[in-house]
Amino acid sequence: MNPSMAPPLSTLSPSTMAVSHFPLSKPFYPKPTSSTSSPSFQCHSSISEQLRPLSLSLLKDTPAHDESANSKPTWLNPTKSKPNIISLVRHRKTKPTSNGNPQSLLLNPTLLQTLVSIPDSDKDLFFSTLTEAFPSPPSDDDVLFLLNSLYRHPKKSILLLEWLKQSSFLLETIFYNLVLKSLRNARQWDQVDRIAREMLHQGPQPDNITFSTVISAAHKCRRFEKAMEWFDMMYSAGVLPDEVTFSAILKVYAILGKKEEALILYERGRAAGWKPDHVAFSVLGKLFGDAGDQDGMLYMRDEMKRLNIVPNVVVYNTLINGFGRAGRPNISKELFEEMCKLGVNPDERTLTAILKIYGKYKRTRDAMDIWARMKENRWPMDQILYNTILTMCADLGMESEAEKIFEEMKQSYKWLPDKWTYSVMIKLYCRRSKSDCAWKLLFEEMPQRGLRPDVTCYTSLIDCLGKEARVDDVVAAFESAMETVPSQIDDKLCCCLLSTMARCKDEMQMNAILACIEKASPMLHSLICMLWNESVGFDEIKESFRELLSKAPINVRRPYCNCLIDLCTFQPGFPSHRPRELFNLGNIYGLYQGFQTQRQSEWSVDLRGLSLGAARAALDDWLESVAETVEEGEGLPPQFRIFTGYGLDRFKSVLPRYLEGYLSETGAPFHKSEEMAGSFVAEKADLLQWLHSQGILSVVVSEIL
DNA sequence: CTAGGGTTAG
Repeated sequence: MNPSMAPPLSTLSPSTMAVSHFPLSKPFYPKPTSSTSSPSFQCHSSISEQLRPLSLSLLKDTPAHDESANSKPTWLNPTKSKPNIISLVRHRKTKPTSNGNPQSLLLNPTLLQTLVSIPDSDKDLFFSTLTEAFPSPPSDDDVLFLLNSLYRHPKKSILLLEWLKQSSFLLETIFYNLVLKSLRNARQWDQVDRIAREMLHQGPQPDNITFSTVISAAHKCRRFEKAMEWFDMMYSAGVLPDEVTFSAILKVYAILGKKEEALILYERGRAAGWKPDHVAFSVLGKLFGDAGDQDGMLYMRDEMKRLNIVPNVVVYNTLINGFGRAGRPNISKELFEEMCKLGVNPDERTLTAILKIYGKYKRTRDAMDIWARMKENRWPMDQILYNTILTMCADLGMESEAEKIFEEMKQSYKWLPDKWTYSVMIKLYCRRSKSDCAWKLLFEEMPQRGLRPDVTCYTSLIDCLGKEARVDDVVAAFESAMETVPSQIDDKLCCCLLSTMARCKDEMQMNAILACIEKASPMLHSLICMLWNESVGFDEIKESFRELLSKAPINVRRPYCNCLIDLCTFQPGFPSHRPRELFNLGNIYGLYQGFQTQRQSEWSVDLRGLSLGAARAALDDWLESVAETVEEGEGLPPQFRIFTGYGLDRFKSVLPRYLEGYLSETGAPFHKSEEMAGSFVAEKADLLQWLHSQGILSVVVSEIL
């Protein structure tokens, strides 16, 4: 944002200030704050007052009454003149004093039951019951007890408050705060807002507990703008936030991804002498972690070192997670070892985090090390950790270990396998082409245990069965999915159906899958019909394809395109130009970027990760572009290379084998590269001659060479 | 619950 567009100073508040001072695109990490370098503001009660000295130096028409403040030399006592943005002492909880009846009236034990049983709408009965129970005003303790007991009954909390108001009971802030808590629990934002405003206007005076409750209520009700509004209101109400309220608003910034705003507030608090605690650091750590911002997290670490704060387990957890997310497993590992060394015991979440990272980054050795230490140190375990270990085993291809743990869970009385567990095991089996094992878990064990599979279980199984070309079983699995999770059927599952369709052996199979697709996605079904129809042109296909893609999640778009190309490549009945049309569309929509490389010594195309049909289309496309270059009279390198990858397992070797066959079938002069496994090379002259023989290149080759 | 803020899974 342009500084010249900043709002007038009178409207500045902590949240708007942050936006106006720093461009959002620039990461901003303040220098370490020390008491000597902190800006010397005067002590004022509100943000706009704090900013007044600044406004005096920036604006010409200054109100006269401010001049005395400005003329005071600010360096007179720099240690005392800190900006008043945060209260350095936490709000103290005190017992109410006004209704100081030392002996609590003996509560009729059935009173509470009676109150709870009264319908919310029957205000009169609620009031008369209370009046009967308390002929003289209740004591503070009675009211505290009642309010705490009505925590889960928001409507009655309000009724009690109203009754207290009309009796002679002196309502202090604490009683309102308890009502707010009850309303927050029920996520009744409008009521929270109403009661808090009532406090502002009629009293009792809201305090830090009021504001932090209101801010966290706004957070819980996802009314983030209201959270910021109330934070700003604190200052105008003359209540200085303390560290708890500060963390609450920082959390709101974190959820909104407002990095700069959070940092500015943080830095201003630091300048005011605030020593952030573990909660503040975990909030900021999470903020930077979610943003994949390593520098932000490193800055937090430095700050803690500077302040001599040893992170606690929660802070370590957020950082370990964050660095894992930011693609820095080594830093996560360092942090994990550091906390162990410092005697900060890892908990379930720590272990979940680190094992997830080791699984994701294929760090088998590190994972096994943790696994051993878990047993040795009797580190704590929970359901999520159990399932994460299974996921990790799946990621690392440790099938038998996973099976062992799975059995262990079945024997356990504490951590029985749940639907997550089954979903991981099904995925693991499907990845290893063991569809029968997955089938048994999905259709036998899960129902036996009363577990409802979700759509991902079906998707894994359908994908696996499809790769094995077991069309009838795919149809059966799909029909079961339609019965049990019809509303969850998504693009990913459609993609698996599509890829099965590309493998069908005859028309009957094709029609069976097509019928499934029609039920799952009419839009996809109609696109397939258009692709079939010779008379449908490129623009129509493009529009229909665009519609399909724009509705699909990003990670399914490329698979969609791949599968459609495969379908048109390998099944009869589609016009022969369809695969290239779809490939071009994939390029137009940015699905296939960056697999062509041009160096002086060599041009190459990287087909790894493409489906068979898409790889063939990409190869044809590349060869044509080579021919075009020649026709445009531009220079070529001496050598050309195709990367196909090489796979030791059955799955990864499919593409290399297919392309090898395709190349020899067409007589293309590419041969297996000896110096670089997983690639094929051709000499320039051979390639050009072949291109000419295929009619791809019209220029006579001898003339170029 | 005993007035307020923080972290884990396809």
